Amino acid sequence: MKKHLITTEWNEDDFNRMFLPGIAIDAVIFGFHDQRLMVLLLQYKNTNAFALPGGFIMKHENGNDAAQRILKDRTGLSNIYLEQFYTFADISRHDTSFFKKIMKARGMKPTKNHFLLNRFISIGYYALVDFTKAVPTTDLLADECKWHDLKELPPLIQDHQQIIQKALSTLRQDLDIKLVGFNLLPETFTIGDLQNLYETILDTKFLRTSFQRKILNLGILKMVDKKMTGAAHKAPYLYKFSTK
Amino acid sequence: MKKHLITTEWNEDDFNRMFLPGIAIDAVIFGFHDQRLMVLLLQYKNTNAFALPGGFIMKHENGNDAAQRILKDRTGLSNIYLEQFYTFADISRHDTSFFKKIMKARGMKPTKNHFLLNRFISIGYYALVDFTKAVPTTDLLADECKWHDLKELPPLIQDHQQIIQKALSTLRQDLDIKLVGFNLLPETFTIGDLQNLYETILDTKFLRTSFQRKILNLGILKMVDKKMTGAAHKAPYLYKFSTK
DNA sequence: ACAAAAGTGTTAGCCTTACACCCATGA
DNA sequence: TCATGGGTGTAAGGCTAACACTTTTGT
Repeated sequence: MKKHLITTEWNEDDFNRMFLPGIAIDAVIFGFHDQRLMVLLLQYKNTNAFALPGGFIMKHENGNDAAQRILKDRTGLSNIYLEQFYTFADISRHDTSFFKKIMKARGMKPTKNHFLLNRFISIGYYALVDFTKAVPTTDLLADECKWHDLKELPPLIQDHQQIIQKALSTLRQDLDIKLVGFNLLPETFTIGDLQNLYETILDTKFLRTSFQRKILNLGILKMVDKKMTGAAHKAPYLYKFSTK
Repeated sequence: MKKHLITTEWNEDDFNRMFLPGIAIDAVIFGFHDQRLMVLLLQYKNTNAFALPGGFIMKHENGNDAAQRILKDRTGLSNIYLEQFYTFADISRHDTSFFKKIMKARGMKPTKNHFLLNRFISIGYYALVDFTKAVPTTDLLADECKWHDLKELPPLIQDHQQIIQKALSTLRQDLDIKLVGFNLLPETFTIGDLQNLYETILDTKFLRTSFQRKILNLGILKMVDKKMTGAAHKAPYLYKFSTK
């Protein structure tokens, strides 16, 4: 049976045999819920530190495939919208205190040249997932894997705060050009939902009427059906993203 | 005396001691000359293969600093406009035939696990330089370092063709947003020069009068002086990029 | 009926396109 | 003076901001 997840049973040789050394992948997984932009974070056992989900590239594996694998492991989803946005390669990233703590707590030996304690560069990917479909899944080193409001992030290890910041600014740039926002919504949604999403991500307000026309004039939405929310107002139309 | 360039005297241990393994930097250095967008390429001795200038990250060096160092080595210029655009991490990149050929020709032993023959991921940077100021400089492994017309590229090693393509498409996106085009021109230039540059990079034509107004309305150009070309027409104004 | 949110119509302003016209210079 | 390219003026069209108005639903 293949070991797909990092387990506490792994020793130094396992890492060295399986993965490219010195190269990590960090994933900023965005979800949208309750008018808030959320990020998936891991909390490690016996620490107060939170971290982005990440992993390594197997010796026979493409970088992008590794990113998809990591995302599948943490969310259960395949074919996720994924975008590589930056590679972080400063020496100041090289902070081993966190990994040492974890390794000790897990009974792994922090030997001097251990795979995990070397300098790493990290390839940053951001992912957009349907919050209602993703199932946050812990790995064996972590305590929990949970959504966090982007506006109320806990303390993060290493440079993960900056990685999230850069992911967000890339997402903001891509939002209008690549029209990626739909990946954060369920299959059908109202224009109001979409406007909330845009306003949250870009941290601005749009005029309702102008936004509606702008989006519909793009010609990429298909009307699906009426929504009967039971709310005390006119039921909005539901739309679907149309690739055509 | 520090060894700043890769020399033929280096042995395997030198590489392993100095550089991060498995991580390369490739630089797509753009220049503009004679209405053409040019790229700096190295040709290696005793081969027909051309390659992008590149290098490795020293163990105590930031990734971005390594890129600046590589650019300084190939162009003589410091403080170059530099932008990281993508990290290439496919397995299919791992093509050792080229390096083996060079190493043999240079009298280096292509041992099985030689630093240069392992799988590499490559961090791609693009640079914009003033063609009139850059001094293409060969390294010791290469035969020559020369500008090549982007439209008439020679055969390139590995995936360097795709790297250039991705650099170009990123440059095209950045051109309007980040207003980086000025880095390709001398300190002072005419609107006509700038229009030629834009038309070449984006491979489109603009209306002369509209382009003029669009650029000037950005408020980032400062008029400097009259140009006396000696050409048989009205002398155009010279402009300077104004950071303010 | 009324409040609340969705949808549509209309006008003004801005930017770009398109083209006409004037300006300066050297042959 | 004439050809050539640079600079400005002006009108049409498209997009967005702003706001008024209508439509639909549950209380």
